[in-house]
Amino acid sequence: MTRTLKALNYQVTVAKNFTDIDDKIIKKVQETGQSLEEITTHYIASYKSEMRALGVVDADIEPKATESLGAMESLIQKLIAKDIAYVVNSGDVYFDTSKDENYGSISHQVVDDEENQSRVEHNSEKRNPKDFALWKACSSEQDICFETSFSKGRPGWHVECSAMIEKHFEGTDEYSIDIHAGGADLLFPHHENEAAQSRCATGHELSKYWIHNGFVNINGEKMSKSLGNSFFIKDALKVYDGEILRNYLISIHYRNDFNFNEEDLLNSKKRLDKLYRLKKRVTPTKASKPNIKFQQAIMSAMSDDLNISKTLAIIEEMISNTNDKLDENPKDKGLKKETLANIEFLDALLGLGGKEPFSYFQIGIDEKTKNTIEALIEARNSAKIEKDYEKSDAIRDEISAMGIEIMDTAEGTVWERL
RNA sequence: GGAGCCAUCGCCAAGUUGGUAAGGCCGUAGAUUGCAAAUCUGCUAUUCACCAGUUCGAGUCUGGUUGGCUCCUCCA
Repeated sequence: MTRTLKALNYQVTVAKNFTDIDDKIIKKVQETGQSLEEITTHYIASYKSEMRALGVVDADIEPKATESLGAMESLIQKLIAKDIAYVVNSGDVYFDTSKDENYGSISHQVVDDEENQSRVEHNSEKRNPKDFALWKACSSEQDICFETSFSKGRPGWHVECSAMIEKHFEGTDEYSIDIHAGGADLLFPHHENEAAQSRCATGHELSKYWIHNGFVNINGEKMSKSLGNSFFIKDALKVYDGEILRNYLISIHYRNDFNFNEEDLLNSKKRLDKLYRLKKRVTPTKASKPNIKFQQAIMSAMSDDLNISKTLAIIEEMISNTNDKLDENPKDKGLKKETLANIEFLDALLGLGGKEPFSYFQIGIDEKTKNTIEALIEARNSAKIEKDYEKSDAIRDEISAMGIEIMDTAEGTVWERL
């Protein structure tokens, strides 16, 4: 989405916040004796490196909850002053959902009686069952907590996000930010609560648009530790190149659930392979300007709620048209330059096709093996010239046993890793 | 129990305000090739879970049925 908006000439400021104060982190601090910062620095760094491997554009702003406590305190104070938030005896601060007329407008969840709740939480200190904690007073001296005017404690989850947004974005009279993204599972209560807090504290809406992405399932099942089917991006990155994973992950509309499985991944890799084979055919050359119709067709598809399927269909069409023309006229320099420009356009827009095409097909093969392969190909070509096909086929078998596929093209024999 | 999402070819998956089913994988028939691979071309859903309705016309709208999924407690 960021790349598409930028390609449409919007000025985009991307923020990703880290809620680096939470129960799990605090628990880990107590267990390991490491400082909170030591723990979060490690996870934030690995998150960033994985996102980069997947070709996700870096955020312009990366606020942390620990650096935004002042903003949280002032947001909560504003709400207390308006009697929309209230402090209870323990020192906890709750948001009174009944004070916000628009509560529920984002998730369409009705704020009603306890009977609608599957499991009713019994907290007599709350005014309404749907009220949520803005601030939690610390229970013991060992807890990680921060001093505020209302109590010593730590922020609730929802307020962390709202405060960081208010701190970094001035916004307009109507909205703080334009687009708020997140997983569909966060719609309620998290986004609803974020919106309510900001609306009540600032008098304007938090975000103009909310977008929610679907879930990732593994082979048709929800990813979970108890099912034993969970894995991390870093595990996948050990097996597959980041661009191949990106190509797969990007291939399904963001709002749909994503069913991760190896068969589909390999299928989508074949599509990327085709793009790179075309790039091989037009390399080396200098890129000119991308084809306008191609460019416009893709931008129009992406502008339509990021219609990636349509975009991929347009790319397929471009690839086969170009291959067709190159079959007819292999030396069409103008076409080669335009095609390379088309691929560069795709690299900027989708983060695909940016690698040197020959190396793309040789990812994970060391120099020594490469030399062996080259030598075998040379031997096979000599045998072919002598029309000793028995020998040349034997060599090809030997090469394919190494997991390498070779293809004889007009420009000579090239090889790819299977 | 409450709120919401989804169901299109063997598999993945598009489908704008209702107008007569994209694309990929697989399969298959060819062109090309010493043979392959790569590349190209043709073929592959009278039909969109099911039933009923609205309409000149529905995958697209309405009602219902069946099946699958998510959220509704803490935590982020």
